Amino acid sequence: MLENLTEMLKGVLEGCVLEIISRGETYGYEITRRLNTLGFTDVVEGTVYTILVRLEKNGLVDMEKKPSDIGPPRKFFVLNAAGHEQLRKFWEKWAFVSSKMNELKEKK
Amino acid sequence: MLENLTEMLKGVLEGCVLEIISRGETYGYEITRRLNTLGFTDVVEGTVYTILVRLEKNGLVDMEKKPSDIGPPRKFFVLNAAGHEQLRKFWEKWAFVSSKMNELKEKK
DNA sequence: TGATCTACTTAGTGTAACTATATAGTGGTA
DNA sequence: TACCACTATATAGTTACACTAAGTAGATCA
Repeated sequence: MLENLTEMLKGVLEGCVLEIISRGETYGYEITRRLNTLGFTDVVEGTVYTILVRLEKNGLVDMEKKPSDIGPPRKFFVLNAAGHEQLRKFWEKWAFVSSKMNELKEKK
Repeated sequence: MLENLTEMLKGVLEGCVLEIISRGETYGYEITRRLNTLGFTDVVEGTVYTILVRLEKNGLVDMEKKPSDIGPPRKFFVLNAAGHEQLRKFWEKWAFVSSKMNELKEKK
């Protein structure tokens, strides 16, 4: 349908992952499926895993490995305090950029 | 006020520049000032010039150099047909991403 | 045995905004 | 005259992030 969204997702996809994790503990494969369902159909596991590695390295999430009945063990993630703060800032930035973009668009 | 917006502006700032040029011929320095006025206060000339070079290289704008009374000559840009089509696609992408982001945000 | 779905890993690539610095015209002022 | 501020453009190098591509591995089923 739409062409490549890659550039427009920069700085946005990480925020989506933070938001999804904030709803309750989840893991990479499931996050990818949720993003696909949301409409970001081209996002693949590899992309999400690199984001998760970054989030963990930056101390925004806590991880716990748990076995699965239907496949390999899963790495479950939850947001910690720093992660919640980062998510709050993300939505603040989004609101700002979003409002400015719409202002630009409408002011014909 | 807000922290660094760099990543969130990727894929967005170029669209803003296209939109501003579409309103009538203008040049880099003025585009920068308009972006600053719009709220993107940290955007500097260098950033805009690299975008303009890219737009011209990609055949989306036409350029004409004109003298100025109050300083060095200016390079005025206008959108050509390809530029208008690119701008249309940009707003289409923006509408898509924007709607999905708000969907994610609201679905608490 | 092979295929499919689930699940994670990671080295390398491409792109776009940004940093920093340079050049240069015009006008004002000390 | 020298210096500054404002206007105006140019560009080499850096950083950050999404993406590509290829791999490993557990579970289920034909």
